[in-house]
Amino acid sequence: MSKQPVRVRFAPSPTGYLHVGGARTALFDWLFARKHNGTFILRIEDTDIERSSEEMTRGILDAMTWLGLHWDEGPYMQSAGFDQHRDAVSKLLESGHAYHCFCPPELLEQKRKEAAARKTDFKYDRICLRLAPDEVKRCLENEQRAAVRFKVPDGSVSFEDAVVGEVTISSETIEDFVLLRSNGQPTYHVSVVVDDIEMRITHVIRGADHISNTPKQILLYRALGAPIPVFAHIPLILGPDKTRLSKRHGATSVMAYQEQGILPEAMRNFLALLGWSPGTDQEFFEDDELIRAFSLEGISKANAVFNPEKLAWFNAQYIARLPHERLVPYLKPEYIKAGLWRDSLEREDAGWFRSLVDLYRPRAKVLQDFPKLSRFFFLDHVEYDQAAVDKFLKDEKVRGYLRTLADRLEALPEFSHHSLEAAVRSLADELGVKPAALMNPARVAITGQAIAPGLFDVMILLGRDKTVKRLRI
RNA sequence: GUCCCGUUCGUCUAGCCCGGUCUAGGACACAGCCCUUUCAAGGCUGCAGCACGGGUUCGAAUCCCGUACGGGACGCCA
Repeated sequence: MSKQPVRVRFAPSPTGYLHVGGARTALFDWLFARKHNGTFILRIEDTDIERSSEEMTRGILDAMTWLGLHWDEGPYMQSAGFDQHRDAVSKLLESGHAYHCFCPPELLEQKRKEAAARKTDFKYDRICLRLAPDEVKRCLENEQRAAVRFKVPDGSVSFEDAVVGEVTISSETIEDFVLLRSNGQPTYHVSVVVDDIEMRITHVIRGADHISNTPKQILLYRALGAPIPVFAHIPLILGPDKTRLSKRHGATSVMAYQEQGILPEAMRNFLALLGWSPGTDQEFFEDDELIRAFSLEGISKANAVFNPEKLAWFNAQYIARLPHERLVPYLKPEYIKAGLWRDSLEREDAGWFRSLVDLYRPRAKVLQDFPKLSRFFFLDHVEYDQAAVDKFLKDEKVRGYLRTLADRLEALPEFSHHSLEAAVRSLADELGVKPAALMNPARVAITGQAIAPGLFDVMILLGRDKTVKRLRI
């Protein structure tokens, strides 16, 4: 099977948004496909019609697109294959791998409850397997509602999981699971297996929560006479309380992170390292590096706790080092939202904007920080932080210093970092104060805040006129 | 209750397959110091871990067994 071209699929069910766990599975699928020049297929498992919605499907597609996980085929809708799934069940019925079951679901439900009360487990008791053929026929003719169950053969099922290693499960513990509901709808197991066969999936890479489904599915592959793919079950992502990540743990939707100002690059890099390791100390990966380094062997067997702080760190790092051309498309919408955008920023003021962005790169944690922190550059009126004013601008003497400084700056032959620094320092010297005693108030006067990037950088970017004007308060 | 899987710093992990090179390496977070005009960024240092118990071996984080703990699955959900 390794000779076959690699085909992997990501198969989310549209009963919720794409959460970080699903996103990581998708990422691993995608990486594996790319690594082996294979095909990455997106298949929406919408067979649970009641709980599935088109809106969720849309959301999943959007999240995948945002993450940059482009699929080569699909999205296929699993529901489109109902007929095929049903055909497969018929074949299994004919070949004796499956049988009709007339047990009312309520009865089974009750038996399960009783078993639970007795602290034992209930496995379908095969009552209908013992039905004589003509009895079955009569029931069917009477239009009795019938489900179809798989006849689990004796023995045990084992498979070599690419992550976990050999897994063996005794047939004793597998019940005769339902293939076709009494309403004629195929169940999940049939649908996945038939679709995976149909789509010639070579590697099934999915969450570890599917590990106990795998023996059932392998049984189906065998009964249908189809080649069995390689299985790779990746460990789950847990919340801080070490239970499976869910809504309870706060933001788990991938798109929620987009809204928070996280870069897809950072998310991808972070997710890649959650449960997978290149075996080296490398932390930052461009896509092509990641594809090259990725392998199933590097996937860890143990569950991983989702650590938002590390994601935040990756984000800050990516903001700091992403090339300007790649960063601006993320920044523009944020400036628009903040009402600070003007088209000249990507035309005549592009150079200015670039310098401004560079000023905030090491300071921004999320994209929104850029407009938030650089706001004073864009407004005509300074929005003063009261605490900062109280601390640095209350003293009339200090305000006098700033006015003097304004005069000096106005008269400067050139408005450069060097000349500004010299001017400030010499004035401080003349006044017999520390440079900081001049700079801190100046910062508040110019930016309105006690916290800002380097004062001279700010002055230059703001321009001489505005700087001088703001110093005269 | 049954079955399956897992267990290295608080967290993500390297090392485990091919026992000695591990006084267990890196990263996040945290603390301190340096740089410094504020804030960040950056640099340096520190804190902190092989779940436990047996075995095998000259030697075990690494191999074997058991225990504990954690997770997952047991549906006419996917």
